[in-house]
Amino acid sequence: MSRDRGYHHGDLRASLITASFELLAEVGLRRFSVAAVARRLGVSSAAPYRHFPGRDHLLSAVSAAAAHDLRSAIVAAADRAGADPSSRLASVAEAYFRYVVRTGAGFHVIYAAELYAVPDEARREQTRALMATLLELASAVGVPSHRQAVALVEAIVAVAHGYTTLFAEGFFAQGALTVDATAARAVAAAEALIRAAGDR
Amino acid sequence: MSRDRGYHHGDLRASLITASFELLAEVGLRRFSVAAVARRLGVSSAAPYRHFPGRDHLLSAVSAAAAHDLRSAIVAAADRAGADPSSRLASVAEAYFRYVVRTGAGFHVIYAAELYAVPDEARREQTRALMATLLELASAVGVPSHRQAVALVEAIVAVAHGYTTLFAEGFFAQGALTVDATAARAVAAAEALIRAAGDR
DNA sequence: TTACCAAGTGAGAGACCTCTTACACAGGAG
DNA sequence: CTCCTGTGTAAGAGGTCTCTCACTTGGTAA
Repeated sequence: MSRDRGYHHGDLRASLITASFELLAEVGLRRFSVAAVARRLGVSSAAPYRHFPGRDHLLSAVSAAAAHDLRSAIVAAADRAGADPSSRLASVAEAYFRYVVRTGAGFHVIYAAELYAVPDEARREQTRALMATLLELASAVGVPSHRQAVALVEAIVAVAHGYTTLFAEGFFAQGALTVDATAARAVAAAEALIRAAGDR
Repeated sequence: MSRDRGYHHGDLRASLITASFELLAEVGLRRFSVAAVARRLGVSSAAPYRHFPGRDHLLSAVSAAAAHDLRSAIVAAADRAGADPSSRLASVAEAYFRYVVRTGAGFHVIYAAELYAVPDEARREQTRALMATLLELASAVGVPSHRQAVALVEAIVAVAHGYTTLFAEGFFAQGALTVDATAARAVAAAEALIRAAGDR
């Protein structure tokens, strides 16, 4: 991390992951490349391959880090939301939206289909923990069965992800909606889904 | 379209668009390339450039076609859904989901941010018509204001798109949910959002 | 001090892409 | 019949990417 680094970087592995987040936020998954990350860090394009066997393995590590950070953001948001289980669960939508707008690393990165081929225990563990946290928040609102808690999580994640994508792609009349306004919409939609799961 | 085509293809422009749909459905936007579309049609990689100035213009034409087809699918689904305005609007979620699963061309293609740089009146017209149709369906459920109809459309599109992405990326426990089951979930979520917009 | 090893480097192979250029062909208008 | 125009081709320039290979560097341990 030192500006006057010598021949050795010091902690390239971690730097690759954080630089990958920056790149994702700026250009999206579509234009993400290992070479660009290396350029950004001022190392040779071969350097990343000392730490990751290939592009997908780097992305898998990013996925694991994103799952971890997102989980933290969700836990923090839930705690800010107070004690009411519905508010806590609804806050997931806002946390997700803000996290992805900031980092570009949403469920399309965390659960990217192409990463399923990469064996990565760390990633699996982080996604498992993330899902467990979501399920916990959903169960707390008092749905009768585990299956319904899962379905509720999926619904909330879907709506949060949907608002996030539409925001990013400029669907909302070319930026007529601010980040805050869109976050509020996402939360309102999540609340509606939670209420619907309750009345049944 | 004739198998034994001679030197000239016949209707390459239209074929490029339909072949692009196939490619999108198979490999996704990330791996879409003009060269691959040309290969698929058995023409040289230069041929598409007789009809489109560049990759983005071809994608813009695909976007226009997708907006048109999606609108047709939505209208058809609404008519199948009967006369109840809420059912008609909710059917949008199912139509969207099924259309994108089938074609790979969803709002992330139709409203892709990178296409905003391409001047394409046909595309603008198709997206306008699509949005108008959606707004009509939303207005019919009796929301008090235009603004709220817009917000309701956005919410339904968001949830439909969210379910679609999660389904495509394998978020639902590696395919534990079928297409039909997921479509049903999307419709149920849309119904919840419509009900929430009504109680207010 | 030496010798080792993890983690860099530069060069480049091989693949693929977008897009350009010069040329070839076919069908229709004159 | 001839020429024009539209639409195809072959070839390739110029770019980027992933990943490999032989080599270098500098900190650590014997």
